[in-house]
This record gives sequence, C-alpha cells and structure tokens, in this order.
Amino acid sequence: MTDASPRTDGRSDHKAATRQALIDAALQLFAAKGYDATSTEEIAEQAGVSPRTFFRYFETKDRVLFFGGDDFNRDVVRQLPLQPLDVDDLTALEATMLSLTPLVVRLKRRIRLYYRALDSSTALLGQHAAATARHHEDVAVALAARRSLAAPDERCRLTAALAGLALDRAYHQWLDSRRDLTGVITESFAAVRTVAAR
Amino acid sequence: MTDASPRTDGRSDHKAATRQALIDAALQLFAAKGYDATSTEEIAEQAGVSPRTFFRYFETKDRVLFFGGDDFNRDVVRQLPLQPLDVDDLTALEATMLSLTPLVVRLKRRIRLYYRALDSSTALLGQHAAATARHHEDVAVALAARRSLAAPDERCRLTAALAGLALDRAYHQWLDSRRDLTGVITESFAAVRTVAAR
DNA sequence: TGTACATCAGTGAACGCGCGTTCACTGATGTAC
DNA sequence: TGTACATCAGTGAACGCGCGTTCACTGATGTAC
Repeated sequence: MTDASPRTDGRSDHKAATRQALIDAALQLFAAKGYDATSTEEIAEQAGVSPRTFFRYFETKDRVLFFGGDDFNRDVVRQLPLQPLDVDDLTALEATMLSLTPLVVRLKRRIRLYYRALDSSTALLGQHAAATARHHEDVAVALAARRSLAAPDERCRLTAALAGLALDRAYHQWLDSRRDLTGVITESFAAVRTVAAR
Repeated sequence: MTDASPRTDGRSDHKAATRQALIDAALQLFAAKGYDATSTEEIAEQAGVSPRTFFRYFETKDRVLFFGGDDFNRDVVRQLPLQPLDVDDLTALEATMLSLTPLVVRLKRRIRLYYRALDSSTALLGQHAAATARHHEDVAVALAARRSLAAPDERCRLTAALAGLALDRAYHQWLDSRRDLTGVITESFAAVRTVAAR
C-alpha cells in the first residue's frame, strides 16, 4: 500500500496491483468460506496468478490480512502527545481515537471483512491477539512518556488495555449497526467508566 | 481428569495414567521448546506411547493443554449467585474470584506452564482467546440472571470482560512474583476502578 | 532512435514437514457361566 | 475355580492435505550508450 520508494513506473504499478488483487481475493474468500477452508492456492487462482506467487508477496498465509492495523496504532501513539496534560489518561486516549475516526470510517468495508475472517479461525484470532498485545505495549510506552516515566508501569499498561477493550467493543457495535462511529466510541468509554465505578 | 463414570478398575486407571502422562509430557516439552517446535510424535515418545495413541486421547494437538479452564469458569458462574445483591456487579465478580483462589493456588505450577506455552505460539493464543470469549459470555449470562434480565445486555458483557481483564493481569503478576494471589487480585480490581475514574 | 544488457515479477516442479485420518490388527484385562 | 468370550487400550503402516521452501527458469519492462 504505502511503498518505501514511491516512484511510479510500470513495474511497481503492476506489483502493487498484484498485491492488491491477492488481498482482495483473500478477504473475499475468507469471508465466504472461512480462513481455514481457504487455501493459498485458491487465493492465487482468484487473483489470477500462480500459487507460487502468493508467497512472493506474503511470508505466510495470515500476513495477507494484517495490513493497516500497525498503521492505525502508530497514528494513535503519534497523536496522543497532542492531548492536554490536565485530562486523565483514559480520556486522553479516547480523544485521540476519536480524532482518528475519519481514517477508520473510510476502511469500514475492509474492517468488517477482517473481523468476519477472525471469527472463522482461532489461528487468525491468535495473530490478532498477538498484534493487539504489541499495540497495547506501544500505547503504554506513549502513556509513560506523557507522565514523564522512563518506562511504562502497570498502570500505563492497564490503561492501554482498558482503552483497547473500549475501542474493540465500539468497533463491533459500529459494524453491527448503522450508528456513527464517534458516538459509539464515546458511549463505550462512558460504559467502561460506569461499570468500573463502585 | 473428572471421568463421567468414576468406577475404578485396572483399565480406566491405566487409561487415566496414560492421559496424564501425555499431558505432563506436553506441558514439559512446550515450556522447554515451545509449542510449535514440539511435535505430537515427541509428546507420545516422552509419554512412552506410540505416536498414534496421542490422537486417541486428544482430538487435536492443542486440546492437550485445555483442561481445567472450563471447570474454573463453571465454578465462577455457580458461585456468583451467592454474592449479595447490594454490591455492584464488578465487586461481586471480584469476590467470587477471590473465593475460588484456593483451587487456583493448588494449580500454580500448571498454570505457569500453560501461560509459558501460550507465549510460545500464536496458534495457541488463538485457542485461549476463543475459550476466554466463551467464558466471558457465560459470565455475562450469569450477570444477566443476577439482574433479572432474560438475556445479557452490553453492560453485562462489558462487566464480564473487565473482570476477565483484571483477573488475567492479576494472574500474570502472581506468576511473576511471590506475592499472595488474593492480594494481587484485590489490587488489580482496584487499579481498574482507579484508572477508569475520570 | 536503436541496439545490448540488466533487472525483476512471475512461473513450474519437486520436496520436506507435521497434523490428523483410516484400516486392520494385537494383546491384555475384565466378565459370563 | 477354570474355561470361553468380549471388550477395549494401544499399535503399525500408509495416506491426504496444505503450508512453506528451494532451485532453476522465462519473459516483460526499464536503462545505458
């Protein structure tokens, strides 16, 4: 998607197109048949390339699905320092995520297919959980910086996990309804605060 | 472990011993070499049975690890109704889990090996995440009953997820330190409340 | 503008590997009489 | 108490399957001069 050397010649255009075709084919097949029941060979066939070509683009079968998630997390970490220091950490994370909704909304179709694929395979769910854990750790580091700590403590990690939980639940509600993403996120964070209040 | 027909004859004794040997061998090898790097053949060899025998006891390679988790969750669901109705749901869940610590403490060695295995394989992490999701849903149903609802609403599910998060973090701290499990759980729930307080 | 060469996306075939299945079997333990 | 039979844990061998690798190749596109 975002190429390191963004020159535009016929070769890299073609390459990007092939990559995209593989991703599209994979998402479509995973949603239709489930991840485990879809072979890399079928994906290649659907994308119009040879079986061998799939592995030129993706190291493993699951890699074809994990695009974009890291980018979003990087954006969260970058945007967090823009929040004022006099709001609490969870609220600062909420505001950061609210500021990024336009990016997310644009990818709604893809995100829906991604979640549907997750539902079809515990192998994939494991990859997702591992990526999520890494993301939370990155956010915890960003929170530590916000509080002038050298390294994240348990509280930073917990805050990151809570925000992740709120966001994940918000996504599910957003995908299952026609509601506005920002409204759903606001409500989800509010629910966390309510439930945790003794 | 818990057999449906608990008669004690030579055969079922032997069967239980084989099963236990396979589980022990698997836990040991997974912790030492990692889950993915351990084949079912090695597990069988270490347990002193033929490769084929492994699959007589466990449908799939990962099933050898998933014992006990469901039992604990069932206990949570059973014990929850014993909590008074005038405490909030999260606190009721905390108290329920605190009441079950003796069972958990007894299994500390196993739980440590289980978590170590989880760290070695995203495939396994996916199985764990799926089991966790099922457990949370069961807890949400129990919470719904507590509040006289026919079915769990979003708030029940969120409460179950929050308690699960607090408990999981408590387990990790417990395993990484020599601290008392009940103290760690209490602290973890308190931390959730603090972080979520605006 | 044309020729000669370099690069690189894509291919084909063959293979290793480990999970999980199928089928037919052995041999020890338990039960009927 | 002994014999005849039934049950069932465990075995051996062969196989299907899909992921992922390796090696040697083709042919199209781009670049140097």
